[in-house]
Amino acid sequence: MNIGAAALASGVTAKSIRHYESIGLLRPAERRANAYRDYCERDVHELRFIKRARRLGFSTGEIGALLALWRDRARPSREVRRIAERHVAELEARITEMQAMAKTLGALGDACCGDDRPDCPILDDLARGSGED
Amino acid sequence: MNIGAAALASGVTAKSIRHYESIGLLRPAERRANAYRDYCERDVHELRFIKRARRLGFSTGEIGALLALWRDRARPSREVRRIAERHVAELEARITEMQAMAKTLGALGDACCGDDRPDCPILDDLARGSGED
DNA sequence: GCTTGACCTTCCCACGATGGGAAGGTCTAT
DNA sequence: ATAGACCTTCCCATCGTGGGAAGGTCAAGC
Repeated sequence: MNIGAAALASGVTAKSIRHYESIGLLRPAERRANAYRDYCERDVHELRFIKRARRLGFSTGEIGALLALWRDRARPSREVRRIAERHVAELEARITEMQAMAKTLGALGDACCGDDRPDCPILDDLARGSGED
Repeated sequence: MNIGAAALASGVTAKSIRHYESIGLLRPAERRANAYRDYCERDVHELRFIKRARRLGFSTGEIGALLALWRDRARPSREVRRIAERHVAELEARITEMQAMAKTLGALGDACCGDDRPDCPILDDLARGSGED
């Protein structure tokens, strides 16, 4: 299977497949006589694993750890769970932060008439700098 | 005021101040005879504006638009509001997405015993690829 | 004077993940 | 044989920030 076919089958672009190989997330693919990369079903499976994990917001570093655990048939599930829990904690922290941003901006937007005049609570607030270090 | 003092006063690093100037977010600073950048209170004020807007998650592109509106004493507040509302919508979309990630991972983590055995619903789910294109 | 240390300058490189595109080789169907 | 679709490697761009090199400048103390 050429890289294009593997890309199609996995939903990961050929560009990204090469990238994952270059950063060591994937074992270097087999090469054919013409130097083309050659993939099998198992590779496609790993690519789908990566794609799904990326969509859940795991970094490639985290995915590397997850893949290593996945390949190791003797791993304790505790490790996997720990990685996932840490990731959830990070996600929740970022969600909280973004909710605070959205809330602040929402309130400022509500206070802003949105008319033709230059008065604007949003800019006033930014200019006042009410959230210093 | 040297760049270091402006950095201290605004909370923006000297590195970032130069960067903002290089991308056109700030007007090029006045230079003294020794080529050192020279800042005034007004510059510090703009830097604080930028810092606060960055903390609210605006991109430098968006901040450029906000700054232009801020400098323009005749701007309609409608413009500002539009930018802010679009940004809030983006934030909310990303929040929703991240909440879905966290929920999925939380459920998988709950189903995972976290013991010494290799059975792990998290990896099983990733490997199954239950969320294809 | 001269040295030291803190400051400033520009320039390049790095991160994270991805995409664009150039320049060149290979396959396949007509 | 030639076209077109594929493959290869390599470099560059994004976005915001930081690290660090190499070099110029200022202030204080000897």
